[in-house]
Amino acid sequence: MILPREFYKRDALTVAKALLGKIVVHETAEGRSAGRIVETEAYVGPEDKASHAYQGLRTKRTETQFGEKGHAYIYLIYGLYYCFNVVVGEVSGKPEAVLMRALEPVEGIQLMSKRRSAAGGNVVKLANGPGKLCAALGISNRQNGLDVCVPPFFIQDGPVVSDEEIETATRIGVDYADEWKNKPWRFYIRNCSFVSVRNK
DNA sequence: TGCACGATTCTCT
DNA sequence: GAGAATCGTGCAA
Repeated sequence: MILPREFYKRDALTVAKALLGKIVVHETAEGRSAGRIVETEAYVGPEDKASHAYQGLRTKRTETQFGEKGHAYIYLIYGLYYCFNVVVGEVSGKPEAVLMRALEPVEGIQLMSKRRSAAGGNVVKLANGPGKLCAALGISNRQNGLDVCVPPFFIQDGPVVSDEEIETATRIGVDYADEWKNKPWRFYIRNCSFVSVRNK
């Protein structure tokens, strides 16, 4: 079952944890591919300096973060890779988002391998990083702003993940964010070999 | 109009 | 473990 829009209308930290174990599905002309979310990060703008929407910065790029909850916020990073976020939050118009950092491939693995030739056929390396995850699912800026509550690009319910299985850590790649970089706003499933390796 | 840089990944040593 | 690849964005000029 596809997660309802209400699911995203909660604060970013809550949704980031709740998304663990859910399934991201992308249906394309090439076929269907899907993965279980095993790692996320919360971005609580506009007070979060690590967020692109820090201080309410509203531009062409961040526009979708201010839009309706449950839509995809996808952007290009380092001119090479895409990162996939979902717009969330209790307050309408407040730019909160959850970044998907890693997936466990569950469907269309062959197709994912084809898109991620660098993984060398290693399933673990197919989507254990934000840029990899997008490449594996065939996500690019064309999917930016899409509603993830309806096909062909959506998130559906998955096996329940108990609190004991959820590990908390600091976010990655945001050293420039002063005090915000130390916030324990990264969540992942304990003992899961599919989470991105880097730590601290 | 121009310029520096990033919510990263891959390859080679 | 270091360095390159690569381009849209944000801000200065």
